[in-house]
Formats: sequence, structure tokens, C-alpha cells
Amino acid sequence: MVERHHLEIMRAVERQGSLTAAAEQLHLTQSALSHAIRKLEQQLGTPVWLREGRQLRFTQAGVQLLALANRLLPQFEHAEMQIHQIAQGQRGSLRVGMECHPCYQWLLKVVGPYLQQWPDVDVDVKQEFQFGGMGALFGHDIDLLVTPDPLHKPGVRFEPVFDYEQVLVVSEDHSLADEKWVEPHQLEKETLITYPVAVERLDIFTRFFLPAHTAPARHKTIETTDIMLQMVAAGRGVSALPRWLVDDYARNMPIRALKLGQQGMPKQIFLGFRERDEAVDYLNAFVKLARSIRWN
Amino acid sequence: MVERHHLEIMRAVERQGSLTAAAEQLHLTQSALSHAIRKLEQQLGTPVWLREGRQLRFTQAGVQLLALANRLLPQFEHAEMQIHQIAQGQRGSLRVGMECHPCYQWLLKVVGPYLQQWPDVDVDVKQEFQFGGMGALFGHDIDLLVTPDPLHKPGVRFEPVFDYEQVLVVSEDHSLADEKWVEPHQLEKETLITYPVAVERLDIFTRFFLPAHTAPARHKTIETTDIMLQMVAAGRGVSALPRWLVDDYARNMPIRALKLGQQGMPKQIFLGFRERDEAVDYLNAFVKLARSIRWN
DNA sequence: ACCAAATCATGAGAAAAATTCACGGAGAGG
DNA sequence: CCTCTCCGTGAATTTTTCTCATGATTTGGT
Repeated sequence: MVERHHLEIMRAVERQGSLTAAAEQLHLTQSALSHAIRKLEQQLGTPVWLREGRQLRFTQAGVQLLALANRLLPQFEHAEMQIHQIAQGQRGSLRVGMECHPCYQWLLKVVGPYLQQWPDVDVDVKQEFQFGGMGALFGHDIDLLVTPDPLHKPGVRFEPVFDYEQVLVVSEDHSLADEKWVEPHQLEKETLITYPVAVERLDIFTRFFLPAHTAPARHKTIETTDIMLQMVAAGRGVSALPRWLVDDYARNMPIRALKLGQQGMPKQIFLGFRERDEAVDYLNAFVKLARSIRWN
Repeated sequence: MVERHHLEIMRAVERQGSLTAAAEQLHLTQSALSHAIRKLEQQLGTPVWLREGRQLRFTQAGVQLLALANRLLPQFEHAEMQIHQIAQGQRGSLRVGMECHPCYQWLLKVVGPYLQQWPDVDVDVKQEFQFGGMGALFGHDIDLLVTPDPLHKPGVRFEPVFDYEQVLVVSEDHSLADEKWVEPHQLEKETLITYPVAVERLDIFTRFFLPAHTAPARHKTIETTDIMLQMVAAGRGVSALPRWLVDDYARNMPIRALKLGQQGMPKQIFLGFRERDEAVDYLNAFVKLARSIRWN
């Protein structure tokens, strides 16, 4: 009934002061506006303005309409601009899913610079997925998945963005504290502390204990990195974490990092995204930025 | 570009979950919506939703549009409802102009019940007019004029709404304090205090002093009723005011009211309005209500 | 007082847009 | 695998919008 078009006319008439001038501003004829408003008035059942000599005076209905125009038209315009930016991949929202607990610390260091570079992109981090990270990616619950174990499937691409070493963390007082590296059987009497995820997804099991056909004496799970390391520092167990993360904490805590096996356990963080989104500028930029950031 | 129509479609599709169902709700064919959105997408340069099997999933642009729809459509609808009420004279704004200072006290007693009866009418009181009350009425700065002296002109109608008596106010200690009435010549040595308006508009002059070819010794003007009465109470002058107003104050102040002449000076308050507005319900109701209110 | 210029209203016809109709393709479910 | 449902598309049709031509009214200047 009341269309955007009518609001445009109202606003133009108010600004220009006359139908004729408004018509010119809107690149239409005076007649067109006259017809349009006449029809609107019929539908509303009340005039919108009154002719008073040469000028138009808004009625109360007209004033309401005018107020509506001044409120809504800018919103239309703003939304159009925004959508235009979205269309060109300049603006959007990037929903990042995290599948590995310590990755969060890493992500934080990437997000900062990214927000600077892409001020019109909102970044949103999610950590809980009903059907796993891949499910979330396919279900469009997230746009980007941060994970240490890429699960290749058609439609998704993974890019390695960060190499690091997984190490064993022990208390300074631990009997192994001064070793260079540790072998699986050396931990047979130990308590292993991990994040609460399925054992199949813990490299310390799949790549360290299982190949050696052994296992730690006990296995506890803890949600947060801080508490986990406090437990380790207190000699209540050992844990496997990224070296860069342990180094961070080691400054303030009595803990040591040991290689897992003589060669150590190299790992990578991958970013996964839908192939369809490959052309999305701000997503691509995130991957590129993540890869380019150097660590010491 | 983005029209109300598109927003309606977006909202319906979200609510109904499918184009077909949305079409039904909007009393259109599925084809019509499909065409409409297709065209919009061309203009925006980005799809609004993606077909995923049997489902439609909104893109980021679509989500923006949907948010716009949910914000703007209710406003359209609300405004239409409101304008409809205006068209039927149920809603509006009543701008009341006051030409007599003490009338303000009277007006307050009318406005209260009026606002109860017409909850959708806004009442606005104005007291300053560049071209006088009549000018304001003709210039549509006000819709209703409260005045003691109606100035009949084509296009305006005046209705008497309140009869009262104008009285002389003196201090309790004044030599005339115990008189029943006062004659003009008895005030020849007095100071008369009035509101600051032209002498021609003061009945105390036009109907009291002038016919008797006399005048008070001094004439002072004061803006506010309170100060005026304090001056009178202090014996610094006399004044002419409505009896109902004086009675109000007399409870807390040492003042007395005297008839002006043996017959007293009867007056009336009139409400003036444009004849064109005669059909406006809420304006008529105000006049009617004003007339019906009884005073003691 | 009258004329010229400016403004809005109106009706008819042209142009444009929206809508429907008819049909085809593709996924979901039995 | 078949059917049912849903969406997309092109052509035809209907509706709406816009323009053009013109008339009525007001204003400001001469």
C-alpha cells in the first residue's frame, strides 16, 4: 500500500518545496508524482497534503508519512549499500569453528590483525558442533574450520597454515624433567591429562602410544589449558600440548617441555572451507593472513 | 531498488519455509515471487538465497534483507494503521493556542479528562503567536484558539464554552476590601496591574474605565498570575481577574474579590477553530467537552 | 487590473512492470 | 524407480506507471 516510492516522493516534495521540483529531482514528470500521490490518497482515505494557493501544506497524515520516510529511507539506502559490499566480498561475517582446544590461543593472534585489515567483516568464533566441525561446515553453521586433522572430502579444501611441534609437558620436579626426549614406555606409570575429546582424535595416542603398543597408567580429561597446566606443574600428571603454547606458560610456571620420541611430533593447523567460498575475498584473505603470520 | 514488496516476499519465505507457501500467503503465484526475486538479485548483484536440494538457504545478503524486512515492515504497517485512524478523525494532534493568560488554568482542567477520552490524540499548547491568535489559526500553527474576545471572520467559528465573572482583586487591608462592588472613579488613585497586552484588549479598560471617562492613576504589567497576586496582597496595586481564579488563590492569600460595577462584569471564554475542521471528531469532542464541564 | 509565469490536476495513450500460465528439471521419499 | 513436490523459465496477459497535452488556479510584476 504505502510503497517506498511514495516515501521518496514525500521526502522530495518536502525538500524541494514543490511537486514540480520534486519530480525533477526524481527524474520523473510532475504528472507522475501527482498520479502516484492521488492513488495513495485514495487508498489511505485521506489527503496527504492540501493545495494552498501555490504551495502544498502537509496534513497530519502527510506529516506521519513524512516522518516514516525520514526514518525508513535511510535504512533502505544503508542496507542496499551494505548488500552491495557483501556482493563484492568486501563485507560479510566470518564464522570460525574451532576443533582443537589450544588452537584458540593461536586464533586470537590472527583475528586481531585481520579485523584491522577488514573492518567491515564480523568474526564470530564457535566451539560446539552437533555434527562435528565438518558437519558445521557443510551445514553452513560456520564458514571456516580450524583443525589439526583435516578430513578431506569433496567440497571442502584444507590449507595448512601453521607448523608446530607437539610436546610433552612435565613438572620441573619430574624425574624426566631433564631428558631431551621421552619414549612411550617411559610413561607407563604416568597420569596423562588431555582435553575431553575422543581418544581417536588425540595424536598422543594415535601417533605415540598405540604404535608402541603401550599406554599411560591413567587418563584424565580437563577442559581448560590453565587448569591442565596447573595440574602438571603440581606433579599430578603429564600432558601433550603445542610447544609454542607451553613456552608461553613456562615463563611463569615450573614446567618443562620434552620431545615426544627422538624426532619429536610435528603437527600442523589447517583451515578448512567450502570450495564454493573460494572466491570470497574476505575468507581468502583470512587464510592468506593466517599463513603469513610468523612465530618465534 | 529494494521495494517493500521484496521485503514482504523475504519475510513470507522465511516464515513459510518455501516459495510456494509464501506465494500462497501473499495471494500470488510461486512464479511471481520467483520472477520478482530474480530481478532483485540481478540488481543487487548477488543471490538472496541458494537452492539446496528442496530447501532455500539465505545468503548473507539475504540475511541482511531479512533483517531489514523484520525491522521495516512493522513500521510500514504501524504507520498505515495510524494514518487510517487519522483519516477517521480518531487520532491526531490538537494544537491549542491561548490568548488569555488566566485561561491556562482553565485549560488544564479540560485537558485532563480529554486525554482520557482520546488517548490517541496529542495535545500541544502554544502561547506565543507572531501574528496573533487568529493568524496562528489561519496559518495552521494551531487548531484551536482559546480566547475571551472572539474576532469573527469568515472561515472561523467561535463557540462559547465557559461563563465567568471578571472581578477586581484587592488586598484584605485595602480600604475597599469590604465593599460589595466598586465603581470606576473609586480607583482613580490606584495602581492597576494587568498582564502585558494591548490596552484595547483589556476589558477592565474598554468596559469599565473608558465608559466612565476615567482611569487608574498608574498601570503596571506583570507576566505571571502568582506574582501579580502577591503584589496585590502586599497592597501594591489592584487587578482584574476571573472570579474562579481569585477564589482559588484567596484560600492561601490575604486578598478579596469585588464586583466591577454594581452588575459585575460577565465574561466568556470562546474556543475558535477553522470551519474546515468542523468535521474533525477529536476537535469537536474537545469543544463539546469544554462546554460540558461544570464549575463550582 | 491584467498579464505572464509558475504550479498542480486530469485524461488518454504509451511504455513498463508485474503477474499468470504452462512446462521442464531436480531432489526427496516411499 | 516412480511419484510428488518444489523451483526456474519463457511467453502471453494483465496491471501499473509514466508521459504528453491541456486546463485551472494562483502569484507577482507592470
